Amino acid sequence: MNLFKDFQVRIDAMLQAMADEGLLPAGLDLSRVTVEPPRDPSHGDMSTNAAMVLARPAGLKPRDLAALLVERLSREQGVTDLAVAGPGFVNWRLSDAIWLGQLATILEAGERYGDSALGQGRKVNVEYVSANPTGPLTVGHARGAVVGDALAGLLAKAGYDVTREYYINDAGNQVDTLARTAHLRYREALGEAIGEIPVGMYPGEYMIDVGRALAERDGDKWRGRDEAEWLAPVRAFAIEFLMGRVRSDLAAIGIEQAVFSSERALVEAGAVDAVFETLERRGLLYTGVLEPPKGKTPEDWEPRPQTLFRATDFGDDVDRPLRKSDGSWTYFANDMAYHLDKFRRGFTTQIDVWGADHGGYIRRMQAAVQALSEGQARLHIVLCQLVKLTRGGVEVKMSKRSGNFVTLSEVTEEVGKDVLRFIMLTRKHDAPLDFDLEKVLEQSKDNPVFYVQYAHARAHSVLRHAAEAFPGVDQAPAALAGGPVHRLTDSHELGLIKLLAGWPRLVESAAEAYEPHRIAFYLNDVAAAFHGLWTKGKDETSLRFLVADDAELTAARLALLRAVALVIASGLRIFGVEPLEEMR
RNA sequence: GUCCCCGUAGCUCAGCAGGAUAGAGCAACGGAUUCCUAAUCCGUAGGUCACAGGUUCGAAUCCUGUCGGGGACGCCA
Repeated sequence: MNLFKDFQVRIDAMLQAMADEGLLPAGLDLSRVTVEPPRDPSHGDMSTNAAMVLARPAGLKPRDLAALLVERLSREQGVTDLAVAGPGFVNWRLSDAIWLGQLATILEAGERYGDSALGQGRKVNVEYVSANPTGPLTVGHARGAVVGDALAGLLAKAGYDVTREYYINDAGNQVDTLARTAHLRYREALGEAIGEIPVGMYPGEYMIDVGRALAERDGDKWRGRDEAEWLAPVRAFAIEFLMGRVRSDLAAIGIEQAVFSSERALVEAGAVDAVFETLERRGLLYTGVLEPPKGKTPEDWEPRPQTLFRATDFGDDVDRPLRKSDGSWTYFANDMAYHLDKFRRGFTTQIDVWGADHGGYIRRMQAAVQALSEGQARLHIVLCQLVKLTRGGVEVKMSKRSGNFVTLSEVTEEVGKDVLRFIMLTRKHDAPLDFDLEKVLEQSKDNPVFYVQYAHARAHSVLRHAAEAFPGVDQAPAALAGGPVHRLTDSHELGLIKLLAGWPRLVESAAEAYEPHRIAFYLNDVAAAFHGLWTKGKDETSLRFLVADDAELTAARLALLRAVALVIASGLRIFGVEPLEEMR
């Protein structure tokens, strides 16, 4: 149970009681009342803004209302140092016994500590990566992949029923180009001299593997035949081959999406026609001529009447076309079908993780989801900024055009899955991220992965020492929880417990904001507090975790140590990072 | 031209759905090692939260405008 939520409920009840007794008007809106830790710990453990928020509607002075609350709060168990401060904050502390009780709670819950009922089991779909199946994943994809996966983990911890999904863009021109490139490489594999890869095709060397594999499977079956005959089967083969690589690259960083949705399959099943009919029935389609795009006008721009979706009715800037000039559906039309499909599968909350270059696409997709679900579904976009890849401070150049780019698997191999994942989560998703291949492997406090992992390893190191020096102390979390935790009296120890007790609150706020990076910052704080306490034991021997002549105190401190390790592990699990117990 | 994101210490960034005296790390300077991992820790210094208005008990946070950086803008996905 989250202590802050617990007090929020109690304060709501007090305010309700005050209304019943006529001290406050009935029907006050309590939604803005919060219970939070004050930014400055010297103000107390907890603080509520109730008096300030309610003063005006209640027709009272904030300080008078605060005094009424103080009177009620003073009757609560374990509440001390009640005070009215500033413009009307009510601040208080909680007795050490309550905080020590939280320590026991953490130990009993183990890594499940911080699990929340916030989501109430509601279905959420998180779609991420969704790279075109025309080449290997690059480091550019890595950020969205990791952010999406960690967000899914975070939402799962917060009590949502999460589905992790990948949308395969296997329809459209790009995969036809892929098929033609594959066919060329296939002929090469059969011994033909193919010369330079023509402009417009995929020049990357990975296509050689596709050609070879096809030749191996089908022999010369597709040689010397019309494109119309081989295009579809070669395309299907190439997509399947490359998607296999995508999946294994993702698996190497611990990502396994449960659902892979094929754009082509949706189109062939008539899903776009269904969208078309739905929109037409609702009067959201019309035939019109669009203005040319502003800024740089395309060379071959020609005004033409086309079928448009009234996206402007739903907050978009312009109405959007559904068909290309050749009569096929636009990508947007297909994407609408896909999001409608997700809605029909029961996802009223949909999250898409996109690269920053898709920012201009947000409005129209949200408009589409709103229109197609008749306002019942919400689409949230997490936009990931670019990653600047460097090596020792020198930028690693990437050019997709020439086919030379740093692949995800190369980076995974070089720095490892856990480092890659953690670093990708050390910035807010909409801020650019620097990723230095050398720096992320440094074993120093400048490196957040190391810093946090080291805290976890250090805690386990002490536990190992304790097992030898104090064989009589049972280190099982449940045993430690029932131990003499009252022996923890130092303010730094209690401070650390308070920080750990904030974990459930942090999980919920990060989940509500769809911001997994907050966990990285929190873990860094926990690590800092722990390293600080540890070093204090250098100066003051009495603060060391292992106290030779006092098994009871040692047991209490092992409880704290264990709780630190559990909370760090719990956070790292959300990230899909393996907590290390040793770092030698 | 329109829209979106960003602007916080010299540098890189947090800032917990509006809270109290705006925080960390790096870099700079000064300290700590007979001792559970010094791979760490403690301290000092550093700010007109881009700028100007507005909303209210209260704004880095919300609204409007200006400046600056990045991105997007029918038949690419």
